Amino acid sequence: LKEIQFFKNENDIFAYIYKNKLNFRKKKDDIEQYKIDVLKNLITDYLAGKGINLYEKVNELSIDLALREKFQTKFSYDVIQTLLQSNYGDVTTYQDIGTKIGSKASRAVGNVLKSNPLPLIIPCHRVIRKDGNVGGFMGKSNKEWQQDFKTKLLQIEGSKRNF
DNA sequence: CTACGCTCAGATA
DNA sequence: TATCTGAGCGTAG
Repeated sequence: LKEIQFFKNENDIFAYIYKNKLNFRKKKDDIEQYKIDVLKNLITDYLAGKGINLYEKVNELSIDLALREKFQTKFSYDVIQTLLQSNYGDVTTYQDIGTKIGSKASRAVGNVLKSNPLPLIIPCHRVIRKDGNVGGFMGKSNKEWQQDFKTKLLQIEGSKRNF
């Protein structure tokens, strides 16, 4: 699985398809297609608040995330591994993640998460600022929309804090 | 080497 | 409380 993307509206979807020259006609074998269909349903269920642990499910489906290729430095790989150990509904902070891997670089942790190509599966929405603000999500443009999205994800998971 | 960021803690009003 | 400021440090270029 290469990446998961979210868009603000249809125009953004078309722009993305055009920009990356995506081709949906590429033929997939039955197993691949089956996994995609299942994952699609899982994500739908997840967004409906059914308590799905997506990372766990992806492993069960033997979908290869190629994390070593996506996160090549030790620091970024450690950040992701730490994050993947968090449970559904957990909330942690950038500083916590840093501390766990022996670094004070809370801001650098955010930099790694910014480039997360697998939101939802790699639950970067569970990482917020220590002062209680949600912090950023998926890059800097469309900031309000993305922060709203992050907040909604936390609400979907039923996080204990108020957002 | 430089610039930048999904940060943090401390200071100030 | 709200805003500002410098420290901090891994990454991309």
